[in-house]
Amino acid sequence: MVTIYDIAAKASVSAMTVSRVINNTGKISEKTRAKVKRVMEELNYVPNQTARSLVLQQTKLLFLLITDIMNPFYTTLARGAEDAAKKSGYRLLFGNSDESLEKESDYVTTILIARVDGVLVAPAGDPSLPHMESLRMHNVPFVLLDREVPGIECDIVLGDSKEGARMLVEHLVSQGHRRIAMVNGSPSISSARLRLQGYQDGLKLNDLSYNDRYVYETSFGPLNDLSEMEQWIDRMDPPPTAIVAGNNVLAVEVMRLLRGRGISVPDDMSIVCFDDLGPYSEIEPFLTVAAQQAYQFGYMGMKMLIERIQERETTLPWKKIVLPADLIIRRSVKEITQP
Amino acid sequence: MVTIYDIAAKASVSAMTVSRVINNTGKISEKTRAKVKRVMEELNYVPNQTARSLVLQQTKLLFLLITDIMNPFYTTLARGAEDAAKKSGYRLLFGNSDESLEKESDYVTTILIARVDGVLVAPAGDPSLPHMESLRMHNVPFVLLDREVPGIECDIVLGDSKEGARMLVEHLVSQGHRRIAMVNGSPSISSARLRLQGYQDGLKLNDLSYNDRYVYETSFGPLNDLSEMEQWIDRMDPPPTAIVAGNNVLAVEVMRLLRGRGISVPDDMSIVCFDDLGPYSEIEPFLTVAAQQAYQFGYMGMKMLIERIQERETTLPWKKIVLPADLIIRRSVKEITQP
DNA sequence: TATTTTTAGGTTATCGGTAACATTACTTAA
DNA sequence: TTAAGTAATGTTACCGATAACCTAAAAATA
Repeated sequence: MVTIYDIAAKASVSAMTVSRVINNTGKISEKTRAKVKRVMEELNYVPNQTARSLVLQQTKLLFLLITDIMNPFYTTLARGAEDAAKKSGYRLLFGNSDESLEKESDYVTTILIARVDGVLVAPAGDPSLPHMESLRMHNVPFVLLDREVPGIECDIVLGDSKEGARMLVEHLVSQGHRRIAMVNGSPSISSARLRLQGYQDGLKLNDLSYNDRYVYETSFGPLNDLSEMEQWIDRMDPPPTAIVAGNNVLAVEVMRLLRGRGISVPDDMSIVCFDDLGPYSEIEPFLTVAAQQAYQFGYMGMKMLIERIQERETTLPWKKIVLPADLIIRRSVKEITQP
Repeated sequence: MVTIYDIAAKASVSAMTVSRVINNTGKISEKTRAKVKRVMEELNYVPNQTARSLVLQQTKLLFLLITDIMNPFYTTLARGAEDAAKKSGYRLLFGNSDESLEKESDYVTTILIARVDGVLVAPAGDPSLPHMESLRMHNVPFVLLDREVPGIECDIVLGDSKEGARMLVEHLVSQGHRRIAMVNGSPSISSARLRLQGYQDGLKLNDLSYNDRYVYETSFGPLNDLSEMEQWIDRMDPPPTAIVAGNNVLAVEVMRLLRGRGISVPDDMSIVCFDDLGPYSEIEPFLTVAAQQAYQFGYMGMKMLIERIQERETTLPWKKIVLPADLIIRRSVKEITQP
């Protein structure tokens, strides 16, 4: 491996001079600089970031931990984060916790070992608290995405979940629906709780009563087993005419289940959900959604993180950004006239 | 930051003893081991991977470079790669070249700087050759995925593109189609070339003539501008009854275009393509596809890479794995009876 | 008991860079 | 002409870990 010393020897200068040329620091005569550069090219020199990180005590690596790599909300978010990171000269590592606390815990270890300069996390849920505390204890700056974790103070980018859910319900009501059910993520996730609240608010504002038999709480991730959801659907009597899904993945799961049972959407059941389906809503712009600004989640979160890292010394107040969701009306809701 | 020396001091042993405890090497009395471990826990010690990498000359980091992070083929592949990496105690970084040679070149630099132990690459195309040569020159083991790069010998995992395309054409023919067009990726990409050949083979086997006006070559990535494709569609006279798309993204783009022009699929036009749409084919299992074993691409590629790294000394012969594609028949092809 | 072997642990140098300080060679003003 | 200032470069120590070598004490063997 070519090192700074090989360059130094061949150019008949000291290693320090080479280092100065590489980093454009100190004073170097044009002649020396040219000579060193020529030798570096001749030998195809690439600086060893490992050695540099060791002495500089920074890796210029950031980490993005998401909960579902197949979910276009997160891949879009990842792109935003990546773009913002690159702009500031950081490189970005990804991790995928699959909504699992164990995997999340593994990644926190990885993060500490890799000595990354900062982390962007979509936490698995409230029980992620110890993981965040661990990052805090080890002095790793982090910014939360999409979900709050009660008990920890930090920078955070959130969507307006409550308002978005209310909007979805009100849209359904405007189309004549009165029996509206909800499939949601786990109540141990702050955004799921807020979406439930928004759903309840939407009902109340329209003088519809809330019935917890119409609510099914499961995981936001892909479901292996739909039988529980199936039982829930059967238990609702009278059946709802519409279902609000807490996110895009759940909407897809519900549709998969309904299709299996020969229930057609939107003719027999209307569906709306949080988050868009990325490029695949192009194929058939079907689902009516409360689209969150996924790219902005990543982009703004990353900018906050980098600012936090660069202002390590100063004690900035914690920042909180709340991004609104946009209602995109498509074809998954049927207008019904009162029976 | 807590270092091995802090532990050593507090446990009244040498740093080396601590290192031995951490790595389970050498001989250490149970008493000492327990004492050191206790101090490590007390101080929440996390080993500094940077320092370790410097001396061990390995980072235990691998890199996966894909060309489209929104494409479920690649996210599924990524998952396979991640699983295989984790099993062998490696961590995985991702990069996304967006089918762009410039971004790919950037990532190659990143890869060299980050001193990763090995790389899994889906190259942007034949012109990626210098990038691969650069990796080779710097002694970074790599495995290619999905696309060959003429001029470089290496381990590789490919799909059976020719056979898959032939299958798609034959399926269309079996449904009565005779005028079959193809939208494909750039001919500078090996898999695109093979898919074109497979398409031609499929036609020939059924005594259909090949007409290059029925073939449109563009990028495999998402298209910003559909106007060229639109002109192509208009130029075909008589118009085809079916289109074979070189991958899933192109299929989605074609459908987007057709929808915009009020042409309904499959009633007015049948569509088939390479690669499945991931979880989104659940929502409406619509597209008939030649599904590649995306997960296996990543999993097997990663296993080959790790073997290559671990057998660095031995000169293993280059390996080539070719994975077949499965025809999944859904609803995007209409059976037509001869007019 | 004396000698060899084994066990448990310590010392030192090193990985490839960079910060801080030191030195040399020119300029420039007095 | 000379002291002082500046520009250009070199020296040394260190970041945090580990490999290779070394040593003292205990255990095994003669």
